[in-house]
Amino acid sequence: MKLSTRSRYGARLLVDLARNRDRGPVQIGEISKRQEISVKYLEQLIRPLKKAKLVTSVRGPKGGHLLSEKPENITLGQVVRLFEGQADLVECIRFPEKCPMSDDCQVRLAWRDATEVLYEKLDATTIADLMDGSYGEKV
Amino acid sequence: MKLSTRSRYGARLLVDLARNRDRGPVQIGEISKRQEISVKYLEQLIRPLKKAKLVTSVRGPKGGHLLSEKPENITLGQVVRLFEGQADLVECIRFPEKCPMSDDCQVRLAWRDATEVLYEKLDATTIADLMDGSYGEKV
DNA sequence: TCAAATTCATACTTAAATTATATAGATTGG
DNA sequence: CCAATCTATATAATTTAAGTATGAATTTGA
Repeated sequence: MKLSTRSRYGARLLVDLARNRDRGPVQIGEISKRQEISVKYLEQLIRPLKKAKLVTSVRGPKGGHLLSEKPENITLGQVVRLFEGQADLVECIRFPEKCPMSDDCQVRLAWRDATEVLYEKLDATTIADLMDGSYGEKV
Repeated sequence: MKLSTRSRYGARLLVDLARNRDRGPVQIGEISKRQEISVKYLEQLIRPLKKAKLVTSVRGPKGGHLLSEKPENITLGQVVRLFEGQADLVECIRFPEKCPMSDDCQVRLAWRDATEVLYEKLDATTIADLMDGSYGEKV
């Protein structure tokens, strides 16, 4: 039940863009060095982020990538839904036809509720929460 | 980020045993028919459940399997921890050395907290909650 | 004592998904 | 124009999950 590395890297990518957002477009090469993720893999991750309008890119020399949203408005829930092929803990939640037992499977409902609780938490966590060193500190 | 079918089937297996717990040992063949899971796969799932002392088995004719705990005392959290090779959403929670960035990765802490919230929910859900048709009804 | 029912253990096969890399093309600032 | 940079697609490598096969061990009951 682990998160794909795409979600993990995607989140770090966004945090990196957030941290450097006042320095103009940020190049993949830079991010690659800071985050120790290959350039090629980052390029692959940027694409869905652009498609989801979370990132804007500038081509050519001095080009790079920028957050198109405020860090406060991007949540981990969005990132996970974007990168996980299957966002729910079990596919029978959205596609009951995938399991012949779905109709009266009580366990299915429990998985659904657990999934909900998980996303409530992820949706309550924004990139802004993660961009300085203060995450988790008592308020 | 989906649950393995082992966890899904394992949970259904336990619910099946719970439902039939007053009829003596329940055979895998029976469960297989009711749950539409192959006998061979069920045999494979029973083993960890026995090892975890959640199930007791009786060999020979008229043999079968029994819950060794009350359904109230078995939680989905236990099942998931048992069947998922990796119980946490990301492995860097328990094994920070798996990621060179773990040391000051804020995102890692967020994944940890989300994992916690998820298991709080799973640990609050017991097999007893799932064995009759009443799961999810308002109290 | 023995045959049948059943669980137990290990190994193997297959299939699918993930992760990562490679290659080539498009854009643009200076 | 050309070097820096992003874009797109394909493909290779790796890992993991899912399921099957085979045969051994145990125990009941005739």
